Amino acid sequence: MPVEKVNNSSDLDTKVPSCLQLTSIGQLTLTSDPSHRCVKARVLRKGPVISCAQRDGLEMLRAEIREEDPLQSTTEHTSINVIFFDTLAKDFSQSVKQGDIVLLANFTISKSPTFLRDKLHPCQLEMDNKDACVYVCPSAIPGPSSSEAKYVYVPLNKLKSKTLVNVYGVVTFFKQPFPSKGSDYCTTLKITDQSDVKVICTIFCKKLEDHPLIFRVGDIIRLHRFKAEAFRDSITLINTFGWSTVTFNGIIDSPIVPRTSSKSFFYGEADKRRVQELRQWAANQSLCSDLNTSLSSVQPHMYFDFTCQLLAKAVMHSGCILLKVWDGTRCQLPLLQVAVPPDELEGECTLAKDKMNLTANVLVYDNHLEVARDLKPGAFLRFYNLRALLQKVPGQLPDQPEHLGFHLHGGTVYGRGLRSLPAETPDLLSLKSVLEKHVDLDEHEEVNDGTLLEIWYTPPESIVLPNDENPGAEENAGPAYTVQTCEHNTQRITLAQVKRSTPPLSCHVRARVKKYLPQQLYQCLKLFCSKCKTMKDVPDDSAVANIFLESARDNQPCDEQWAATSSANSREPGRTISMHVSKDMVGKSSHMQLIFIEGMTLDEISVLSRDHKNLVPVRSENSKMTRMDLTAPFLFSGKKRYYGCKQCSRNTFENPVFTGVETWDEQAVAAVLGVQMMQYRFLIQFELDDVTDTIEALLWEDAERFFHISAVDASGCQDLQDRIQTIMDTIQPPESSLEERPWMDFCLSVYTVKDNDRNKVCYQITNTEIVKQ
DNA sequence: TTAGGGTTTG
Repeated sequence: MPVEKVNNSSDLDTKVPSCLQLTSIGQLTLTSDPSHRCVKARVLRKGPVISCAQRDGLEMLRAEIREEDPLQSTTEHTSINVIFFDTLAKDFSQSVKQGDIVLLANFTISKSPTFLRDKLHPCQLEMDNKDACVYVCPSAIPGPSSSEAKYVYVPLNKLKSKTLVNVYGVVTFFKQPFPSKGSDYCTTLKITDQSDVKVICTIFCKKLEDHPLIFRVGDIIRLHRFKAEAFRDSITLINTFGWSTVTFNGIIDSPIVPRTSSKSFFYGEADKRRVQELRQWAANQSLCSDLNTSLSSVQPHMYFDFTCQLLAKAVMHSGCILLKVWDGTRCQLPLLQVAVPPDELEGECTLAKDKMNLTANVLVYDNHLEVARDLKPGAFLRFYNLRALLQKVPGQLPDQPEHLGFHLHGGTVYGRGLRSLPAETPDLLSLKSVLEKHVDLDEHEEVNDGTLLEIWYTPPESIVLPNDENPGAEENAGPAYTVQTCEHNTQRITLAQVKRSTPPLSCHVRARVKKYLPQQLYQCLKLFCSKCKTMKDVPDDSAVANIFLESARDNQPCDEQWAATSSANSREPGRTISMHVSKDMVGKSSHMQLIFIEGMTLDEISVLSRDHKNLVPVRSENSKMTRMDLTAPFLFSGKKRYYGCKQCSRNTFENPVFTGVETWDEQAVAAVLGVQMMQYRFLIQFELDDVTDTIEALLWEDAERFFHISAVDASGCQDLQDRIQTIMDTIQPPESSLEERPWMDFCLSVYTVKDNDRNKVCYQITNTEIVKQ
């Protein structure tokens, strides 16, 4: 049956069939017989309808509901997850919103696969049988009821000294309860309201649990029976006999759920209206800035509020407790690792999370030890005014990076402190969402139904996840300008994650090119000796021309027995040009010949090489033929010039043997001349950017595949060099901003090289090709 | 009675 709407909450009760018993969520167990039970609760969270591939596209929706009855608020597990299936999932999605009250009947009870993580309830409800039914009461605020006009609330600018008052306010500052010098714990807070007056309130109370449940600046608090007193030209408020406090989340449109430890308290529709009004007003006052600091955005020396889950704890010494916590985000800086013997650690082993830079180590001191001592692993925590500090690890070398640790120093200045947060509070919705993304990390996770797991990955409908590590997900979702050609079965990660990874590894990233070097692209063509691994720039023409000029000056032709020589005088006096051909090759076509050139300038040999495939420049030394200095090409072949490695080539050649070579190519020429040939390579350094970080990555070994152009071909072809320029102008259009440049998919190889006896992490673009346009 | 905010030992 579809979801049925009723007008108010009490109508829900009339919908309960007489055969069904309204049951408290806290009392539900796996062995409960659900057939005669129904539950009534408020919808705290509603996910989207998703299609489950493993169940033939069956549609499912997950919701979190919480029991409303305040009398039950002290029992455990008042919240529970509900899974709706098929048409009921769609109906629920359309008809029910967060904050509505629902009555659920004819559900089945199963084990919650996420209880270890969310601590909500050991069970979950499944609404998938045809009799399952939902009644909903929308959470619209009804009109005032005369019976509720019981309390009068005084605006904060109308407080008079020595009067007993009730007030509402938005919390602008607060301290966790601390021991006073008298007999009580003391809570101090400051509140404001639409009058814009700020008032300090003090609450003395022996029992910690009776102090107000304030979770963050921006919370709304109602104070009953407080005394207004003048102090230093201001009015302050202090609790008196019969006092009570109720607090509410200050987030607009979040469910209005009262927090209090009072056993009975009045709370009606007028209170809801007052909370709504204050939420709306506070939202325009910028009272709650900087509340969502996550581990991924923490910077050294910051003071910040931090919401997280406790993974493990250890007593370091009598004055210090270590709390190992996480919030599901990865820190940008290496996190401090604190060594604790396993038997002294209470809670789970955090090794996997440590490796991923997910675990923050918080050292708690002094007055905060009392709270820390009672915390249990799995608890959700909020630290207030926590300090982030860069610390050296014992034995660390001076130039190694420092690690980020966290200290909760003594005292309560700026509200410094910590508290545990109830698992069901809406304040934790976004944290839980982020933690659920890491379900694969939990070695102890019990998942009894793999198909159900899919739904736990779905984000909530209306929660914006802080610091989502998938930057620009919408903008960069389109086809990229490059494609990966490898077979790595790896998910794309961010550059920030790449930087935190441990080499060696291959990974996939999507990024834009922020900058590349060399900007003069002809300089990206390099000469590389595969034997000694030397790399050098291609010599420029003026340097080569000088070598030819020097060699040609006063040159006397050499005289070799194996060669047929012809000489001619140049137009310049004293310079003779000679050409030598092995006597074996005389008569063969010029393309088959190896011609040794002596006394020519670079310009002359360049012109001659247009018509001759293999021209070897030589010079004469004591009438013997010898090679030119290897700064110059040892071979001209068409428009290509080939260079030899000075270090790895033989000093010269004597009596070369030309027989047995059918076709003279650069390899054969190099072999006969004793030259270790240098290869042409491309080398470009890219600075990649993906919002999360930047990385300098080389394009080197796979550069020819990247451009679909051979380096040696490009060396002699202006068209190919122009094509590279065109590609680079597409990747990084001239005068473009970073945002205007195309996203590109890269396969990155992360590796280390020795640099002055230190390991340096390098990044190289591999297995990546420009998509052919 | 007590507190009445305003950054640090580790």
